[in-house]
Amino acid sequence: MLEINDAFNSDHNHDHCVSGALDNAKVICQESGQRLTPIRELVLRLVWSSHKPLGAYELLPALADAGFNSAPPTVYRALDFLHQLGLIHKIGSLNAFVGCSNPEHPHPSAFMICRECKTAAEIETSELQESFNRVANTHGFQLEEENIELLGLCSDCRGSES
Amino acid sequence: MLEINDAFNSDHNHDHCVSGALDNAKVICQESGQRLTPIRELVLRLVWSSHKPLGAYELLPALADAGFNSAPPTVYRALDFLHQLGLIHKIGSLNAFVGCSNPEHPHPSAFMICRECKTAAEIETSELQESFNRVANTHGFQLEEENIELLGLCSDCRGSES
DNA sequence: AAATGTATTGTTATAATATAACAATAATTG
DNA sequence: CAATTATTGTTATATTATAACAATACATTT
Ligand SMILES: [Zn+2]
Ligand SMILES: [Zn+2]
Ligand SMILES: [Zn+2]
Ligand SMILES: [Zn+2]
Repeated sequence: MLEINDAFNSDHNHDHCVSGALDNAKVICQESGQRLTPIRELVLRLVWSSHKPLGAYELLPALADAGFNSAPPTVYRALDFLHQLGLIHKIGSLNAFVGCSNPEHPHPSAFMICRECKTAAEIETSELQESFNRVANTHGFQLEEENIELLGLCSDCRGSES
Repeated sequence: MLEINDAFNSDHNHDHCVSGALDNAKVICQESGQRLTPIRELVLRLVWSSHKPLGAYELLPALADAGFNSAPPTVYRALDFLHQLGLIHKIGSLNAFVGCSNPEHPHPSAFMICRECKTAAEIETSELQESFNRVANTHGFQLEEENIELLGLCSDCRGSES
């Protein structure tokens, strides 16, 4: 199991994360015949402004700054759209959204999340799927979706504990 | 990885689940020097009234029926108390709480959850811990808590799909 | 038992998150 | 262009959760 982005490495070139995410989004929208409207693209950019999951209500002021006088339903619609295309993941324990690092290959939501700085690093869980499939099959459960959250303290925040 | 309760077997003796949960709670409160007050015990009973996670606001009317004229803070306090002792788990994607089937041995929250009937069956994930520890160690992440949710359709609900 | 301190619950108000319902506009299609 | 569909705007409200302070119950010490 591996981290699939550099979220915990504060030296990484984050512009590269953002431009990659936008490129991916355009391709995926194209392929699925969906439109990446200005609002949707902006919401995606905002979600990708860091590796810290953002709540819908944190996006609203940023949308306003960009000249969109949007209300909650508009933000939730954009988030739903991006979520359905697998461009973002929802972190249930935070009620917040974070960009997906590998949307070209649909996969479960799985993250390490720092309780201090809130940074969420996506992890790759293919090695766990066999176990999950086994327990599901054993009980006749049709597995459709997975949310995996590993919560704790990232390396940076461990250093600066009180 | 195994299911650690019979949530998906509607024929199981659920009174046994409830009485076991209450017995466990009394022992655990005793051992930790905490008080299982009437409200806390009732909230635990209500959470255990089925294997479907319940939200705080679903508990309020049931508390009222039992003669407690409680407001949200009281319910949340009782839920927090039970959660801290490991007697219940929170299902992040549902904003709801469900009884823990094995509180004597503290462990991560891990469930199969039916999107149709909402039944949540706790699963045992010790075989996954090595993978989780490995990814955490690799990135200097201090793992403290885990939320694992497998979402889909239970066997009963697969049968009665439209 | 009375006094004191702590834990628990009551109470009111409000914050934070999310959706319903319908209107207006923009984009696409025929 | 007209008709249709998709997207966004708008208002209102539902749902989930917590802050702040008062009152009460319980435990501990004297
Ligand atoms: Zn980045
Ligand atoms: Zn951190
Ligand atoms: Zn049961
Ligand atoms: Zn079901």
